[in-house]
Amino acid sequence: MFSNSSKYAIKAVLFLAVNSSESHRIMVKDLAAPINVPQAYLAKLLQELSRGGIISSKKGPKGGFFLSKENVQYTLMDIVNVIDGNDKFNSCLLSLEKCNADKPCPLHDLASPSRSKFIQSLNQNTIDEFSIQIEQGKVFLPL
Amino acid sequence: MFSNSSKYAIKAVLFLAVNSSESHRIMVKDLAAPINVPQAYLAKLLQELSRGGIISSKKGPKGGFFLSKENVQYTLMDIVNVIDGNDKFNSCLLSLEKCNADKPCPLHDLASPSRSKFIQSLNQNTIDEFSIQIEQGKVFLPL
DNA sequence: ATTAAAATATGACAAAAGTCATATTTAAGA
DNA sequence: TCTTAAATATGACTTTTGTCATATTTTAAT
Repeated sequence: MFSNSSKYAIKAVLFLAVNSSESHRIMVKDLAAPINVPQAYLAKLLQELSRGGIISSKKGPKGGFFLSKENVQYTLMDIVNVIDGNDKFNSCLLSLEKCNADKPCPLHDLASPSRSKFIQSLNQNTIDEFSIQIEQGKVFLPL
Repeated sequence: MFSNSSKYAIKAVLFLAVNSSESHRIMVKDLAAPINVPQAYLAKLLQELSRGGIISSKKGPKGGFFLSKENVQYTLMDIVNVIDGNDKFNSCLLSLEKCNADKPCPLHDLASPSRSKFIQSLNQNTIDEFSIQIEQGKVFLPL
């Protein structure tokens, strides 16, 4: 479903959403442990996310990663797009070009609408909304 | 979602379901073209499926691949399990061990129930049922 | 029996995904 | 201004996935 890299990236962003702020930045080494991701690999992913504008960073002493007010408006789909490239979810399950609602492939109706609803969720829910859910104790972070 | 190999395998099995029979076997080269899969690679996949009991084969002249009455009772999940190994779909979206309905990860409710319904479909619908849908013109095969 | 047509087995190779290490750049604080 | 702490850039390396080729085995038909 998600690549390992995307899973790691999502976990990192959610952790930052809850635990970091403009004034309280988090270093790679303090992020890698709690979300259970190899530090060196995570560093690379964070740099991609940073370049992609999904997260913010500050170099040097007292530096680290954090989410700005803008960052927190991105969605899970934005994260996946930066890490894995676009169109991981927008195509036919069998990658058939001619598959559509009029001439569906055998898996089309099996997948849709449950699938399209899922994809919609990836596109709609912001990071901010997730962190609210976490703070309200509705979902849990041990990552 | 599915690996390329699984997509290829699913396409091949569906094609065989509609176009082959015990008495009308289909050779790799006549299967590869219509489903648009590299022949040499498909050959390997068909051998795995055959070893896994998902499809049937006969060597030698007039040989080829086909689906028996038993083969046609398998599901898409069976195909994926043979090709990609088990447990591609049974774990948490973020691969968290402690994620469950009581203590869901942030993506848990987002995914479920749409996701679990999808997985259920993979497990329940038999190849036979798909080929009936195809013959009834409800879904289409240009693969 | 011999031949030819098919799947099967095996393995080489390429491309992509995942992992790790190190040198460079930036910026805070003494 | 110097030192030190952080991200950033780069690239080597490994593993997995995808691809292709070839030799072997089986079996139908002559």
